[in-house]
Amino acid sequence: MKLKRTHNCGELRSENIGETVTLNGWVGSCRDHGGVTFIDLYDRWGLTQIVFDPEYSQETHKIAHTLRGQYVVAVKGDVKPRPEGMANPNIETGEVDVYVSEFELLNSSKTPPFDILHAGSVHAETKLKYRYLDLRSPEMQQRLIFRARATHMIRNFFMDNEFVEIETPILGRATPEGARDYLVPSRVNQGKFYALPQSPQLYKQSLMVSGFDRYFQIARCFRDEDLRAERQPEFTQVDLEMSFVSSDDVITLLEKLFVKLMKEMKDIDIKIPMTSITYQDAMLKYGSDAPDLRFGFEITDITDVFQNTGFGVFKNAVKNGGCIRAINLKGYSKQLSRKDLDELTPFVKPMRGKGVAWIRMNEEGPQSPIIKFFSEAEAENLYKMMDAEAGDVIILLADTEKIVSQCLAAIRGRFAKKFDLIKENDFAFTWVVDFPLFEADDDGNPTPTHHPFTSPKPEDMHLLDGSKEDLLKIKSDAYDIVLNGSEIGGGSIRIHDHKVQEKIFRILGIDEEEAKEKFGFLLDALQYGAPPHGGVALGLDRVIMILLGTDAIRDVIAFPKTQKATCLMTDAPGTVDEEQLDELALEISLFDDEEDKDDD
RNA sequence: GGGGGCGUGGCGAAGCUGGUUAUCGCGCCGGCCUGUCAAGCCGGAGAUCGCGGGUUCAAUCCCCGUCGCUCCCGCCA
Repeated sequence: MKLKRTHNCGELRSENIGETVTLNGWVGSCRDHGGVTFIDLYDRWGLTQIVFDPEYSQETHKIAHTLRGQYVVAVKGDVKPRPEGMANPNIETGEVDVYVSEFELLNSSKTPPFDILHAGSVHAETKLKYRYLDLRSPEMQQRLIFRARATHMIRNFFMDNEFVEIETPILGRATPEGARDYLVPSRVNQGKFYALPQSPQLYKQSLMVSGFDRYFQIARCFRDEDLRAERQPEFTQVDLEMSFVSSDDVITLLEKLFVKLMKEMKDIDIKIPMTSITYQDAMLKYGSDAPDLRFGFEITDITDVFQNTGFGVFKNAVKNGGCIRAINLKGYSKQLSRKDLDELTPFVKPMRGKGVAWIRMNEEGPQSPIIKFFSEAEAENLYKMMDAEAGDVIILLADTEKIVSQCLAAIRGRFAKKFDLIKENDFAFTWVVDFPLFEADDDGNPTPTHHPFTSPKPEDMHLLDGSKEDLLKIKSDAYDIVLNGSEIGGGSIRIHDHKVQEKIFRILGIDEEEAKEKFGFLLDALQYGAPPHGGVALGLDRVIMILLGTDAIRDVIAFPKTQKATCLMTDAPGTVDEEQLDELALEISLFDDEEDKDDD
């Protein structure tokens, strides 16, 4: 190419008037008036209007109407002011035009499969197949540039705080706990498999034993689980670990990071220390361990009111060990139609909710399909507990605690959206603490709430030797950070005493042999002077997504997977040659139906 | 594994109680046009209605299956 740019497409201003400049970029829209022709030339920095004027240059003007969208061009010309009243205030370079005197076509382009500059409503399928074109849009470029800036800032923050960035292996070994692993067959060791890391957890703890106090990494992680709008099979963690710390130290550091991040990336001052809520309170008041604190509609437990009720639905819930909880949509009665309320029951169905009851507080008295089943005392107590006044609507659910929580959490969100309570650039951070160390699985056996290396709180340590009930009472020294109802990170103080670690494995039903096989190195390492340590992992993709206000994680990932975990651009995953399989000593067996599978 | 939504020229949509020449906007191609900025005006081309099967004299429309995209539940220490 002969015409190398002197400026990018986003930087010319009225100060440049009179200069001769060269621009390189892509052709956006062409506005051919027969005489003068205007073309939007753009690159990742912006857009400049270039003018092909026959009175200025006969030669280049002839070329103008051969140009098409997405052609790649170089132009040299004079920067001139727009005529009186013709400036475009919507673009940064709107004060000037570049009159083209020399022109070089760097490449032509087929007509793109969709309008790159207005791809908003194009099906995801098409955009993902031509991801390289979708990424040419200013919108996608700004997102990825934002992400790059944020990542850079985060990296600097840790370097400034004496952290050491260390890369850990992608080829690791499978672990029995947690998500499904992505496996990689070994050629050199036929029949054996590496696993891609679900997180660098074990490595970073090893690094603490090594004495790399203050480690961090921007780490790719892999989990072979089903996808969601905010979940991809590979994602990025900001992973860190510190020695000789308690949870407060980790929390304080993270708060500093977020103060800096929010200031530099969004110019928003957030308050620290951030609010903090116990797991138990979060579940009770918000129905979720990742509460959205941008709006109210807090949940109240009203089980006590209906201990001896005659109302069948509530009675059953109480009898079966469940609960009755409610939220007050304070003052929103007028904005709620009967339909809005009736739609709640089908709305909670996917969450196994069987029904949603409501009471509308009218001036002339409460109105509800269920109120006739309440005794006078029950109704009175309920209104008192819910602080119910005329103009309110009470939403009630009775079921198991888990179902009630999940449904009411979803209902909170639904009404917050409906009543437009979620403001743009409102960022509500909170820590969630005092998680139980174990949860009961379907068979009632303890399973780790976070991961098996999480330390119990010191004061609960003695309960490790207790009954199953005692075990479920143990609180962990763990903390999750939640932003706008999404868990964006979590961490804990780890176990640094190998005896405690072995005890935990036993409780989880991992015997000595298995523990030795899977985590032997960690148990060993803990016996060679492991310092007390703890850390956090942040979901970088989610943080970026929330800061940008996008509603899908793939909007902040350059080459994301579809919901079926495929890449429409590269067509991954693909088949491999017989030869490759032979080298790995692998054989594919796909079953046509269940019967064959069972026979195997 | 389960439930919901979507699939119609290159893109976005309409049509679907079964019968039309499958409609509209954008884009594309051609023409006109000297101040537009997602320019305007005129003309034109472009569709096996995701795929397979069934019902019917007749299917874009109804039924069954299947594929893809998407949202949710399960799952995600």
